[in-house]
Amino acid sequence: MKSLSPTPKAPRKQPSRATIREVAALGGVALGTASRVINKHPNVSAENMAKVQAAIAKLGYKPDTVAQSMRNGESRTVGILVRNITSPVLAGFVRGAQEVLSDQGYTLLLGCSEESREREVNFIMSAASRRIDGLIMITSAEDDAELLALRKEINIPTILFDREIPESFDALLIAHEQGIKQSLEHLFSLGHRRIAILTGKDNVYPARARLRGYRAFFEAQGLPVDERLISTNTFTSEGAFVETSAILGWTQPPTAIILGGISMLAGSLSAIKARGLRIPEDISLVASGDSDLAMLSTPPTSVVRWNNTEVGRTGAFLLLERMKGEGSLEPRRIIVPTEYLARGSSGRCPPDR
Amino acid sequence: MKSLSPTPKAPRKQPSRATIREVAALGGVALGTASRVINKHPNVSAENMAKVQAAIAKLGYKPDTVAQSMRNGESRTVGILVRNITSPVLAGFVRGAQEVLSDQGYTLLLGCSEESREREVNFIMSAASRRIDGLIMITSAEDDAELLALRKEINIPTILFDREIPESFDALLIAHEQGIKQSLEHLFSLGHRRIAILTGKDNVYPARARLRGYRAFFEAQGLPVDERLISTNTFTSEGAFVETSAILGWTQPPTAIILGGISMLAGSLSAIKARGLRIPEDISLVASGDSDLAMLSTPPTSVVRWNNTEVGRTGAFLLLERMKGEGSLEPRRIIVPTEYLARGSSGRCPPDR
DNA sequence: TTGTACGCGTTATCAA
DNA sequence: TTGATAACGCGTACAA
Repeated sequence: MKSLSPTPKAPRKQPSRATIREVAALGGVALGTASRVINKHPNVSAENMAKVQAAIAKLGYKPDTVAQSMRNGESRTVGILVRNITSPVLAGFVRGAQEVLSDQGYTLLLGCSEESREREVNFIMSAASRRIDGLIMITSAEDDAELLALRKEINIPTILFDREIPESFDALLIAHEQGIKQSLEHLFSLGHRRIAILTGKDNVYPARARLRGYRAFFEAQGLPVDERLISTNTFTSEGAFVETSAILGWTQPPTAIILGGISMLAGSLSAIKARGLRIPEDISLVASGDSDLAMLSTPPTSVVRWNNTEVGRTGAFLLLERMKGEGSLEPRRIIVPTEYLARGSSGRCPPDR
Repeated sequence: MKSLSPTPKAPRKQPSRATIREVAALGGVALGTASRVINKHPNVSAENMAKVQAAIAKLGYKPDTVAQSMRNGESRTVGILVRNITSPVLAGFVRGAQEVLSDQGYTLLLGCSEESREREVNFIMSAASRRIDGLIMITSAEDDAELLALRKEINIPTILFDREIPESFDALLIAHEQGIKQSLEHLFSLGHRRIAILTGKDNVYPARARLRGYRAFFEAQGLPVDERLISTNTFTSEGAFVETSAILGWTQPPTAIILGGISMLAGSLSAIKARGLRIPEDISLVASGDSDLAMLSTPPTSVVRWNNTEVGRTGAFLLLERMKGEGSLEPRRIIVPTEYLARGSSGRCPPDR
């Protein structure tokens, strides 16, 4: 009996969701009527409305987003491209954006560039071919011609986060310049004058803004800037370790360090620890972006901070406006203010230095 | 002259990507031929192949993933559902998964449940209606009937991360039971006997596994378990603050605390700090999951750890196999070993306690 | 080897 | 108010 093969090679596909056609058939109405009920068009008789709704309930019908995209050109999907989802700051940003966008019925397509242009380009292309309705991104560079050309080509509403590409995109920018000024004011008031700043390459806004703030502050004080105290090599934790180690090895090191990058604190703290120095007695420290580590380090680390999740939400709202075609056609530039929070890591400058 | 209106209400849509039809037309071949070239079917003459490729290059043609999904049923998209992208552990996991999946041409649809069942259900439904090819998820509960029914209904290859729903899904589990044993062995060797464990509700695997490990260890030692030392109220940082504060207020508090949740360290450290206690002199501490904070706290915090990014990669590979229909049909259960790393936060138990 | 035609699930248009 | 039908872009079976 075993060769009867009672299962005639069942296609073993998923039970294929119900289609609008089946709904119409079960409801005994035409396709178009079912569609009208689903999309809440006004001109449907109460009777047919009820029949269709019953059929929908019975079949568990859910519209197929893919087919809707096919028809409308929209996908109710938004791409979000970040450097590294592992950074609490970026994760908080994604979280905020996700929160408001999902409440509006959008789903997020996530891309992590890990600093790779290739990954960035790939993500944007595959997102575009999935017909995303909007894009939020933190590019690894602002001067990448290929990326810009690509963006022009796909022509999708886009919000830049902490990046500025003039005359081109809406941008949501953290007031890093202000943050640096706030940090410097406090450090100056504590007597510090030799203050190093560690940040990344100036082909992105955050580095530029911080440098601008740094130079402007010294200029306002009528003091020359010691260029050796400015490092624009890295935003990473590993980089911060290297840079901090190097600086601390100088014969006359700075008395304070400002970290101009959201992932740098761990590396810098490690370097200071490795050298056996005390904070703030031997060196004062200010970080960019608040974190558990900053709050709970010993001593707690002074920070320039802002609300990441809130920024993510704001970015999402900006994008929603753009997608609806609301608001001015001009690219907008929203600046998010920073708060400087003095904690134990910024102390009085030792008198002998 | 102003009423001439030279712009006749331009549709102002995106420049509408080139279609395969345009490629065929420009190449002077039929639609099918263009398709065959694109999909590398063998039977195409060299001449036509060249013509089509030229046309593709000239038009910058890229296949429309939505239309492909429509046709194939596949979307080359994978859903990933986590509780909170802000947790470094979960973010690391997402990062690893994203890395291998994007290398395989898949794009990630990200959902954050924030512990809300509604968000979970919404995400799974909208992802399904986007025809995701696979799903990786960390559900907020394992005993949620609605979620299970939904999963059955959509019937998509699924990998559970750190969750186990017997007879149902592939699961990738961290060996928390082992981790707790490793922690207890070390604490015992330091003389601790009154050891509290703080973890979440036991309707998810990590809590259950940790409790199992805890009880098994005491049983193996022939010691009774003091039930008061077991708390299964929360996985969160805020919760850890509350629980730790409560415990430390006891007349005879435990001499060590094991944190059974990846986000709990910050809250617990805050509570200990707020009480003015020293680690490890007054209380020893072991955390779950490594982090910058654990490494750089003072003293550094002992942890049970594992490689999040690697786990994410493994999950992605498991899913890829499932999506290809490879491997056994049985649900698989992969256990990822943990490592116990003793750092300064676990010290010798004071003799008078 | 190449070309044609169909259908995937929707929505919108048009005629009834 | 309702029903039939075209179209979105693609891949493929089938015919040539």
